Amino acid sequence: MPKQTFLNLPEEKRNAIVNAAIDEFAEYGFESASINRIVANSGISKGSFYQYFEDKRDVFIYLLTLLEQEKISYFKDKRPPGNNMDTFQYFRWMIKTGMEFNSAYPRITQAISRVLLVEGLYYGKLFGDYHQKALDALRMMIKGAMARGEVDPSVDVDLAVMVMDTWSNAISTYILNEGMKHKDMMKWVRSSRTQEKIDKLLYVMEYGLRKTESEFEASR
Amino acid sequence: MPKQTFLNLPEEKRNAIVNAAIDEFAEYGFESASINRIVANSGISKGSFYQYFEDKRDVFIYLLTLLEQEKISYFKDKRPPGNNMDTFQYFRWMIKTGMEFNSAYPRITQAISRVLLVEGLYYGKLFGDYHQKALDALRMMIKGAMARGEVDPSVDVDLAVMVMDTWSNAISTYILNEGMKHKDMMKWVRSSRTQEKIDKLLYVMEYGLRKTESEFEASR
DNA sequence: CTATAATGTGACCGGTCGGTCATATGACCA
DNA sequence: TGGTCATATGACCGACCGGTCACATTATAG
Repeated sequence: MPKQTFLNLPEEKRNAIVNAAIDEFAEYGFESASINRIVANSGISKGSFYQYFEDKRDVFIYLLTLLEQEKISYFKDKRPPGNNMDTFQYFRWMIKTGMEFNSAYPRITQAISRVLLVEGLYYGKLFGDYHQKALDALRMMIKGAMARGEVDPSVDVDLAVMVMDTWSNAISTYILNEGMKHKDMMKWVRSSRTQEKIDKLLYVMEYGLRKTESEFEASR
Repeated sequence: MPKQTFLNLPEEKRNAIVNAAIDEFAEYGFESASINRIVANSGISKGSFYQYFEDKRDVFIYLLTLLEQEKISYFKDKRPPGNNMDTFQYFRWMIKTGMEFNSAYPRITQAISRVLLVEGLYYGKLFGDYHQKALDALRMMIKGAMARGEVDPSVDVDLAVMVMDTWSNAISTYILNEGMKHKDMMKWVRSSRTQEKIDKLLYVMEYGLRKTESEFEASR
């Protein structure tokens, strides 16, 4: 967590530092991110940086908490479209709302997902617990779905967790990479073409790859 | 490609260098891999290294070609168990044989998949074309399957490529990480428990997550 | 044995890194 | 005004980086 000196800073200065850090991690990942560059791009001195944060990990974890807060408040004023959604419908809504969030905050999403999803595999000791939290939440969701009879109770829970985790990461990465090529990313994500693509991907997760598409067409 | 001086070296020395490089990339990825450590661990001087290779990328690409050769010769004396396999059966056989190969050469597999799959996303200009090759091969396979009527011809080919690519990477990573925990990795991969796990994962790819398992049991 | 070519070596280069610290600045209070 | 205390600064530290190069060593051939 940042030190009090950082929290005392005027908002403008804090934002400059945060933005420089986001850009740095998004561009270089965790290990290769340079505090020297962060300092240069945010217009503060190196000594100041170490008055604000303990070290590189500290500033990254601060970005994590920022993202978490933003995400919570973003999801707070959205509500699932239906009332009697089963788990797959709910998961689909969550993924899509998550995509909208990502395209609203693409840089910080990119920075953090790069470090957590990708480098987290290897820096397990630094950030492994954060990924584990997400997995636990998924596991609870699946167990709840089973209790409500939406998922076959004989399904291997660990397997389902891995599948859903893999899929949401793959879709996020895919959409984020594609979306970066467009000027108005939010508009692109909301476009019917993109939504259809996400639908297809989630459909494959739900029903599999074999002869999917004609059944997908038929199911609409 | 390595220079002639490297190819003239006695096999023992070449192996020492190759093994040190494999360990280095497996441990640190591409960017953080240190030539200083490679030369220290292989018992050659730094100057010699630059007589053998152009730079870091050069030695990594040499490892790539080594892996490719090993893989080709490994697959050469294996044959698919059946003659009338459809594409999904064939894909399943390929994945499983690939897993066996990975567990026979876990270090080099780990080193290269880490750099290509993970860092390749961001070092696109350095290694992007290698990943693209694999995608193209997959695309050809799927088109062939369509031509033979095994896959619904209305399937979105790009989608199928992405799904199969994502899956084989996810399964490889999963099996490699799990397998590293066991003494005899090859034995572990060949065990019926592990094989069943791989089957389940591939079954989900083929038929989807919804109420899979009881149908999976029924399908055996 | 000598001349020449090939190979091996590690000190050294300019640069970057994360992190420290003596000093300067400036706001606030007595 | 003078004193105090939080904050700001960037020169500096030791370590490591990828890469170079003048020189030493060894192998080959005449």
